[in-house]
Amino acid sequence: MTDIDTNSIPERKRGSGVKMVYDLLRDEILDLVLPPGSPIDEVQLAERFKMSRTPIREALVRLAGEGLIETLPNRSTMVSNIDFLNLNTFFDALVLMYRVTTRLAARNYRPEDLAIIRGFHEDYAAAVQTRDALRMISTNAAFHAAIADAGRNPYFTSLFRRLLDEGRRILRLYYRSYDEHFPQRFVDEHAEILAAIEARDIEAADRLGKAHAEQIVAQVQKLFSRDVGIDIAL
Amino acid sequence: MTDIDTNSIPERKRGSGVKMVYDLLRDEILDLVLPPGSPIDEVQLAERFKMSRTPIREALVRLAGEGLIETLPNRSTMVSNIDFLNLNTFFDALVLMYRVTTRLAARNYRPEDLAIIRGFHEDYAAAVQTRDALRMISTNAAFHAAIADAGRNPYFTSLFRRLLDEGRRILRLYYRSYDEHFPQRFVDEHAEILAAIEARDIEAADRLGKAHAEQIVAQVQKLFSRDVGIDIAL
DNA sequence: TGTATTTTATTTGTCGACAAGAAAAACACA
DNA sequence: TGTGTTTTTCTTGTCGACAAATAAAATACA
Repeated sequence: MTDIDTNSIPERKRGSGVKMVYDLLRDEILDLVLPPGSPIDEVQLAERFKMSRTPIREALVRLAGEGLIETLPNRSTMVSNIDFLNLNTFFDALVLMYRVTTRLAARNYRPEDLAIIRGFHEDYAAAVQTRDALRMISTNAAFHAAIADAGRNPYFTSLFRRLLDEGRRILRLYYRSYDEHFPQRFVDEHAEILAAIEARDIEAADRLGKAHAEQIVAQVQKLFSRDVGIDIAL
Repeated sequence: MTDIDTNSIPERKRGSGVKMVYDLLRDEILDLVLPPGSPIDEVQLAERFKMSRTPIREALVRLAGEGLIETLPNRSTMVSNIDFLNLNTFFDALVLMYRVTTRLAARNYRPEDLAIIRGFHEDYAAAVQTRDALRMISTNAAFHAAIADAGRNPYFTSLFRRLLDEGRRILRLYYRSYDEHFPQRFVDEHAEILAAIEARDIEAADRLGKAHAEQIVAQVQKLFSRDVGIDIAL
């Protein structure tokens, strides 16, 4: 009874390994700690997490299902590339989903949703003030994901989450070294969107969501056209 | 050299097992051979396909990623339920994706896409004529998926495919025993949509896609309201 | 030196076995 | 007979090992 855990740290609960590996790899991919093209080695991960290859493999299958990694049969597996040549399809989908989710949130939100959204809004504002780029990116995504959740359409939400994930990678690419003016303007726009939702003004929410999305797209395109060589670098 | 495969059938190629199990289970789920709530037993599947549990498990993880099955930790795993209480969120997403994909197809299709779309169109027409309900359902989905492919936006396409999958299950529920009038009207509408796409008439494609989607939604809702007890049955 | 072929090495895909967790069954006790 | 506890059973999650497939290295040959 007394000598539980005599000499071992490895006490890890049963189903937790997969989720741990999945979450960590996902974050590392989205924050570009693992840039596109990075090789993913199963045995290396197994050693790093001190577990068998089986749970590692399951986490990788999930990541592959979301398109975050790519698997060549019988050969290597690596972090998915960012498709710069088809960025417009990404922007098209992003703008539409911004509109739809904001619109639905204005129609369907419940009181308890507002607190959550407002929380991320404040996190984002704080990140802008302290010029913490990584935090700006992730809290911005969390803010909009929370809005989508309030809209209560899981089909839209899941696509939107995937787009926000990809957006995190793209933004991270630009806000890496130069701490760009991730402008105060975005904070204000977030506040406007939040107000429109709270007022259940569906049309205004739609309009503001669209404008906000196009703002972001325009800025990314501006940054992108500035250094065109970046697609070669990856 | 001569005695390859002396006595064995089990010659199965290396990476093929997972895909085989995945494809088959997916079809059985979408055709309601495995109705919602059916238990999925790993060892049973392993025996059935004469392979280890490992590849079975990988196929199940993929299916779970697409929401087709649900896994209770440390306990059973079963075919996902159809959420009848939130059918409207499904219809919302479906109508929007019909519109978007048809619109994009009109804008972005290439000549070779038309042949593919037309092929499924004819398959569908043939299925309607022979009153083959199962075939109607699957070729209808294939027709619209082909249109989405021609639109060349993988984000929209992947969501739309998921919606069409779920649609297959819902339609299968109604066109099961009674060979309903899956009307000729749908064939005509398909032809109109195809013509609008070919003419690159984006607005017409959008309008026809929307009308077609709402037709289908209306019919499903009519069938659904007719037998309201069906949600209890599942 | 350059090319084709064989050998080695590395990584993935699959297997059988075992242990943990939860449900079901058996049991004890009133 | 009814309720709480223990035992059993069944399924999943994890492991270590092996075999297939491919890439890389080494070798043979011109």
